[in-house]
Amino acid sequence: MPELPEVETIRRDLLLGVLKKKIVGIKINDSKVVRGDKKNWEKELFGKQFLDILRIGKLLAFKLSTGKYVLLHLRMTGQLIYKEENKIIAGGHPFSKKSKEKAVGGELPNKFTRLIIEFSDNSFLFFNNIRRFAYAKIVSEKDWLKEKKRFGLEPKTDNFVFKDFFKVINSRKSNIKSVLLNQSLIAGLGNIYVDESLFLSKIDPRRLSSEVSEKEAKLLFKSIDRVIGEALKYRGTTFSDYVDSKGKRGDFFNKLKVYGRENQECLICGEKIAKIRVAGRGTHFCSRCQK
DNA sequence: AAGATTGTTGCTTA
DNA sequence: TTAAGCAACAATCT
Repeated sequence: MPELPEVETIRRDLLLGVLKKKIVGIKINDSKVVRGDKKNWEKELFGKQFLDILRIGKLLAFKLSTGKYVLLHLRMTGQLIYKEENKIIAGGHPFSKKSKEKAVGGELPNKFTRLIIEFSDNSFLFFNNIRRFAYAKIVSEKDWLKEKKRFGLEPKTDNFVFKDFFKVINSRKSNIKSVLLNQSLIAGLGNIYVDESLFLSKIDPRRLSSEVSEKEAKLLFKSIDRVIGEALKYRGTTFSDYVDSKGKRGDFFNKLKVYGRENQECLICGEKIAKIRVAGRGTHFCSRCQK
């Protein structure tokens, strides 16, 4: 699942590829995922350039030379893949209709490709997604700024300070996992990094947030910073469908300490890692280490 | 073949 | 008003 480190990895890579290149083609295959009408996408993008790529939480914002923004969210199964050149698209139908195709690896476009942006140097940006929860839409600068405001404290930015973090943790009367997943409180964490952060800080995911002590919260704060930092270093985690802008998997998968390790031994104490449901999500933790 | 999977929204309830 | 909790969404895999 693309969370902060995965989306940021994609952002950094795309900055090196697509910036200031003239857009010479737009192809749309799914109006649910690529919102708004096709004519408008043509009008807003054709002949224009991306001047910057920004991110808040898991949301990407491509700044157009016109001042408008393309907002793009990958949700669970979205992919953004950039290809320097692509033979297939040059002729024939751009969208594949093959029934059996892998979501990771293989030629592009595939049957999960919903949007293709072509640049003047014969490079292409493919927006793929399997379960069609992802979206892309064009908004004004004002609407982008409005969207930004809905996000809470973000790890690895100046606003991620302990005082504010503890205020959030201390004021909420639901389990700590729900609080960490809530994008309007803490931005960018998803199921994987919440489980990992709680494991590192030895906190049971079911604990009431407001009853987490200041000392525990301090450790949690540090753990989030550490996990996100490491995951960025390893270019994210691939559990099922995530790939970076080059179609490559994330290496943090091999560094996971609890997520996806149910029934395996805890790396600290040897206890069997449990998998339960918390906040409606599959939750991995060590019942001996995490109290 | 029914059930699990997950990020976010939007509904219901308190 | 605000917050908490949960169903719904879509497609695939087990």
